[in-house]
Amino acid sequence: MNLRQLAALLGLSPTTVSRALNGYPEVNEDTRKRIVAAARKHGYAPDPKARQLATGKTMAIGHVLTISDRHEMTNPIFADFLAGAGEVYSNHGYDIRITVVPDTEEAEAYRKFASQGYVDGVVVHGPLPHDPRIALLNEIGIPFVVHGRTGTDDDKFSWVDVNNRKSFMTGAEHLIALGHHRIGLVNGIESHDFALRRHLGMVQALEHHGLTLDPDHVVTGEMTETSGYQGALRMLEGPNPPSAIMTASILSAIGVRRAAEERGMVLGQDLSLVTFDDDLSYLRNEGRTPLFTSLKSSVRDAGKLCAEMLLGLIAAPGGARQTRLLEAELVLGQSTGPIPKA
Amino acid sequence: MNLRQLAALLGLSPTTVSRALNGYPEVNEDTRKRIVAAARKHGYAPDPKARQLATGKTMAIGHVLTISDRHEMTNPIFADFLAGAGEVYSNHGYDIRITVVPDTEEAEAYRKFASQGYVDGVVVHGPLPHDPRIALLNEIGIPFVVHGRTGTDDDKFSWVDVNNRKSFMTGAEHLIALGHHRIGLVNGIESHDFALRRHLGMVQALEHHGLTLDPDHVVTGEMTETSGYQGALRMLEGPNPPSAIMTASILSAIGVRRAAEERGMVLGQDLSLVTFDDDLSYLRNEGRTPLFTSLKSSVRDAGKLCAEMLLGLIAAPGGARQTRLLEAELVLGQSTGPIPKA
DNA sequence: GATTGACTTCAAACCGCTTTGGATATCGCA
DNA sequence: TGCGATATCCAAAGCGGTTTGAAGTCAATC
Repeated sequence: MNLRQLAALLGLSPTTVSRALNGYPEVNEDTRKRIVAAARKHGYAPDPKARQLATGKTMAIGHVLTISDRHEMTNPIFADFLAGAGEVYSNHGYDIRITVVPDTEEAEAYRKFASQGYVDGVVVHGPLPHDPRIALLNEIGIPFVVHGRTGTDDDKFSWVDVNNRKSFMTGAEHLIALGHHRIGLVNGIESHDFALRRHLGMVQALEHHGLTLDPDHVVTGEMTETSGYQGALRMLEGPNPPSAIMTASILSAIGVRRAAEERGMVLGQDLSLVTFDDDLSYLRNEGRTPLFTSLKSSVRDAGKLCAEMLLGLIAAPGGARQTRLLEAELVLGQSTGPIPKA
Repeated sequence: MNLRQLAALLGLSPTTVSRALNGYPEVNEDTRKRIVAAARKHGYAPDPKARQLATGKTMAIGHVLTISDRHEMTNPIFADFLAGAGEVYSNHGYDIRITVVPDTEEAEAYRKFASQGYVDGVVVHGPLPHDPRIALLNEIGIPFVVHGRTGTDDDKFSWVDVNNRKSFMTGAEHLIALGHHRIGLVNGIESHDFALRRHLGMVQALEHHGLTLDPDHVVTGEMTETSGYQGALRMLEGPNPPSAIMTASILSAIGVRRAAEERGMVLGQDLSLVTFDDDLSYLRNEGRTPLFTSLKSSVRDAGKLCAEMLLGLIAAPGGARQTRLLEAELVLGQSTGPIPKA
């Protein structure tokens, strides 16, 4: 059943029926009721394809999911971010449109996706320093929000980010206050802005107390259990092992825990650990005293904020750039304690 | 730049230009080259919104992501599944359209999504026994593939599933061969078909050897580290603790591992563990001798197979129902060993 | 009684592409 | 030379909505 048929059935013009259903004022209330009733009765709903063409809006937000043939890693926070963002989209009648591409073709995917009218707005994930996607999207002129920052062009786009630098500073301060002087870092891949900032925050906290970050105590890589395990093992087996470690994700933290226990060390006693916690739904660090002391900031909430910001930009084209810096919360868990007596 | 403008520019009709670009035969090769060159030069690409209306196809596959206000859990395999499916979609020019809804409104979301022409096909995740979505989608008549089975209507739809029953049978057989008689189960939520089948497979293997599954040695719940930890703790602290445990996910296995180590037990020596492994990209159980003995079946591959099947159904409407049962591979790791001498 | 203006409704254009059903020109062959 | 077949191209009709501009009705105003 299409609009024309419904209109004919009611003895009205398509114009009036369309207006009635879309809530325009120039239609008699009795007529509107009659139309709405008939639409419900016959299960009429406007065809989104036709509506999209007529209005020019797709009612979809674009996300690009990259896959890499090198490490076959999909972004572990993707699903939680989508759940948060999607909830907001839904409440405003929007859906998510995702295109999956090899990371080598990402720019092309954005170009096609954004410039050809597949979506009304775009979210950029995992920004790099000097990220070419920013300039591309600005040139295309489509509304977009970046989850994270680039460190270089942060004044040229709207973004939502967690204060990575400060959170790792806070974590390091906490460890220093417990007496730790040698602290290791199991970081993410440092071509990503967030990893650089975390590294920086840690260095700043140490320097503030006249301490340094031993290059041998820094490991970077994908944030997996394995990398946490191997990184911790390398540090702990080294000549001058750290008494505390900071990790960039719960998974890395779990790996560090395994390395520690394999060596007979108990977290919070023989080795302290502070981790960043994205509060992923399938990886909750919860309980009265959580397993890990962490800096927590919900990715799902970040998704919600990104979505709200983006919908705002779409609703008010030409509006001002927006930014939002979230602070992670220090949550004390079982994995930190005073430095063990030598 | 739209089709009409490009046609005018070339002194041709829109018909000819459209046909040339879409590869139809009734256009002179020289003309086609001229058109293609002009299109490239002016950066012309057909508007997907218009094309969708004209062809009736959206070139998008629908996935519904549910969020639950009760446990706030998003499906942990969702991202990996999407990465696999999306890769196949991309190769055929399709995208993914996702709608996020509370699990209480899932049926309505499918109805709107599928019947109103938002997508050309749908994938159903996490089927339940007597899943109402099946009948709904069959009634609507949209092509769809289920990732998993319902256990009741499996002859009424196309599906891709892993042989959950057999994989847990294999795992239990492996443990029994090592001498284990008391084996525990940390399962997923048993309102899901896959969890029921896993439970069943384990019971069948035990019965085949005259053994039984102690109800006190069965724990069900969401497949998280915490639930694995708590489940294992409960069993190990019980009156008649198992010498081996099977878990439904790597995360649960990690939890079991923690419980064991807290009690001074070493996996593979004091306690054996076999887990199901979805081979999630951020949770790899790898290495020469992986941490856990597992039954491995890649969710990403399942996504690819689902996508191929669905695109096949879309390409050949009215074609036969298709099914695909995958076998999980037993991978020996460090977490299993002969039953310890009493 | 004519004019004004608010209230309703509608015909038709439009969004930009695909596709049907010719039309025209060319060609092979009897 | 004539005629059907072939190759090439086009006008126009969709696809199913939204939106513009106009028109008709009716009560209030002068």
